[in-house]
Amino acid sequence: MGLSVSTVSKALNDSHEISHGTKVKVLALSKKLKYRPNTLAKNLKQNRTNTIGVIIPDLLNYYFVKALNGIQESAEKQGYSIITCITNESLENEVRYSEMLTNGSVDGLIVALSIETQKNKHFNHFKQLIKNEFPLVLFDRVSDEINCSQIISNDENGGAQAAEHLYQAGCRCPLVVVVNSDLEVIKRREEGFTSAWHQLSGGHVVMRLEVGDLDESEDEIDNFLKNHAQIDGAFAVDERLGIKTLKCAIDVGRTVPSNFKIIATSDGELSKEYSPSLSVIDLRENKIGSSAAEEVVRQIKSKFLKPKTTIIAPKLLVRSSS
Amino acid sequence: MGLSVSTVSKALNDSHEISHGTKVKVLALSKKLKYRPNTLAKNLKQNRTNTIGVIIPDLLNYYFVKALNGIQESAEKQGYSIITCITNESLENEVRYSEMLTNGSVDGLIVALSIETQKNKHFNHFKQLIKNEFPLVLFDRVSDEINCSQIISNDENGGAQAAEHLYQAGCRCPLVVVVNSDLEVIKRREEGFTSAWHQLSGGHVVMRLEVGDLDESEDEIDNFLKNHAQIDGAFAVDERLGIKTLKCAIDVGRTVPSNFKIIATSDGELSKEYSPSLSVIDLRENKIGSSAAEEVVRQIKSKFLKPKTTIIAPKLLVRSSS
DNA sequence: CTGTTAGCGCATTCAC
DNA sequence: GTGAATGCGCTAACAG
Repeated sequence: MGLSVSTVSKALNDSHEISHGTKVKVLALSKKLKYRPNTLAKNLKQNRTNTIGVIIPDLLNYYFVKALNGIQESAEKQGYSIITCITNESLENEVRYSEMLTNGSVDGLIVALSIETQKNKHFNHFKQLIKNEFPLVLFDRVSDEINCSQIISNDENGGAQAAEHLYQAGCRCPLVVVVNSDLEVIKRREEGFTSAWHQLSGGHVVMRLEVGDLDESEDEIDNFLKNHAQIDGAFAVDERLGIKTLKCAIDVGRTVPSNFKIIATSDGELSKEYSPSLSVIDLRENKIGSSAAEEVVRQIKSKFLKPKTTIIAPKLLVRSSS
Repeated sequence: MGLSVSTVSKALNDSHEISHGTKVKVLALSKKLKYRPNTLAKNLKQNRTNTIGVIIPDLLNYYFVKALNGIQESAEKQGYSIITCITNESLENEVRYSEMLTNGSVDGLIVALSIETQKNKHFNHFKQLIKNEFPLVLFDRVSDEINCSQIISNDENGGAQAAEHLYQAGCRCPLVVVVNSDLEVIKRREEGFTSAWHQLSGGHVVMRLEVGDLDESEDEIDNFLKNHAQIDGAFAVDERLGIKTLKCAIDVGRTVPSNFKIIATSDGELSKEYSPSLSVIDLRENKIGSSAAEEVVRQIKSKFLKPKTTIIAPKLLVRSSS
């Protein structure tokens, strides 16, 4: 129809410098020809992609899936897509993915560190990004050594809420059941519980059981409960571990909740559907995810924001196990 | 160091027409300068992205997460990243995302249709892709009307396996518990169960209960079981529904598994961790996902492949509920 | 209001 | 073995 590419481009983008008539014609023709602007070229030219990269350790972990869901919802609301990579808790994958994504594919990055990364304290790949002022937000699995915005839940407070709840429910000799104690979040939950308990009980030390493999933990828990008849409650640092503990408690003859009260960290289908249903500290992962997405978009839109840490307060959900 | 861009480009890509010495020098310098090739420009030039788009209805559905995990693992193995979009069961989102992704962002698309799409039978967005020979693979939520490769589980066979198992375990009057019967997969599971049962029992018709909202279903199931004392087993078309049914059966005084045997479709944490653990038909979602990823890569690598349907056989997992 | 042109960052002919 | 030039598809500065 004899119009230059730039006119067409402007018309398609509804530029003010194009006459209404032309716009209508161009739009009509583009419909008919099913014109599809190439996103890649557009992104390359504009130096932005409207995409957020998300790097998480594990998709089969309900915690991360809920956070991912929150990220996705919030990102979509703000006009961003997400591209997701799974590290399988491997540092090498984490490095590879973060380099891959930040080479132009995404405008910002949301990350939960892998176990290996947290163990080895190997953060160069992220420090480099920060030096280049690339928008980066960490959530849940974070580190003080990385100077960027972080979204975390108040795990200590969650542990403390659990302690307070158990105490008020009449529990006097609780067991803390732990797995993956390498993780900062786990340490904080445990620390929150034990120090709150110490205070509540006037100096009582709480018992502690750390299991190795979650899947193989039932015997360990069974035995521990059998050998320590005085235990009348439990705080598990993880939902599945909480279910295991609940199951074991019933197996070895404890009566839940009257003589044995139990609560775990993190809410999920298991806790809700189990019978008896399990009381939990809800970490509000969806909120954590959406906050992370909001923060990374803020950083994308205006550079040179100084890092801030957002703390999401956990919520006590009392069910039938306490 | 006085080399042209093209020489550098070739050296970085390990081209045979560059001398070893030059390659070494270029590589060394690129390390030092922390050179990062821009993925966007590369993709634009090469007209491929090494990325697969995945469109699924819901992230909080464990089924899709397991499939997504399979897709991700297989894609990674084959050198592809994935970009994930969630439709929330909305046709409009599905259309929007599939257009967005196929405008150059991805080399191929893996999709599970939304409920709305399947209800309205609105498939133009995908038919268009096929016309353009864009690599497209559907899984689980598929449609015969879309002429592309599909990966499905043998849901009829799963239902039949469930029927056979219940029958052999001594169940004689089973209840089929259904939700979301709009979905093809649900229909097939139910059909597989009922026709197999018909055959096994010499013409017996099975009872059926369809619940509306899964979360509000417990009262319905309770009442139904109370009013039909002859029911001595159940097949639930969904895992959570299976757990609900199991819970209700115990609530209303049935003894599981001796006097009431129950099995559900799809395996997950709930079934495994519940007490008593729930027998299930494992749909092998991970395998479905990895097959989808393999198929879409096959199509990306050699165009003009004719569509093929891959059927993944489900596996009976007998646990303590039957 | 419309058209011309340059360039985003890279890979790839084709000369040399 | 190396380099100059072209273009992937698009937007935007500038000219008309």
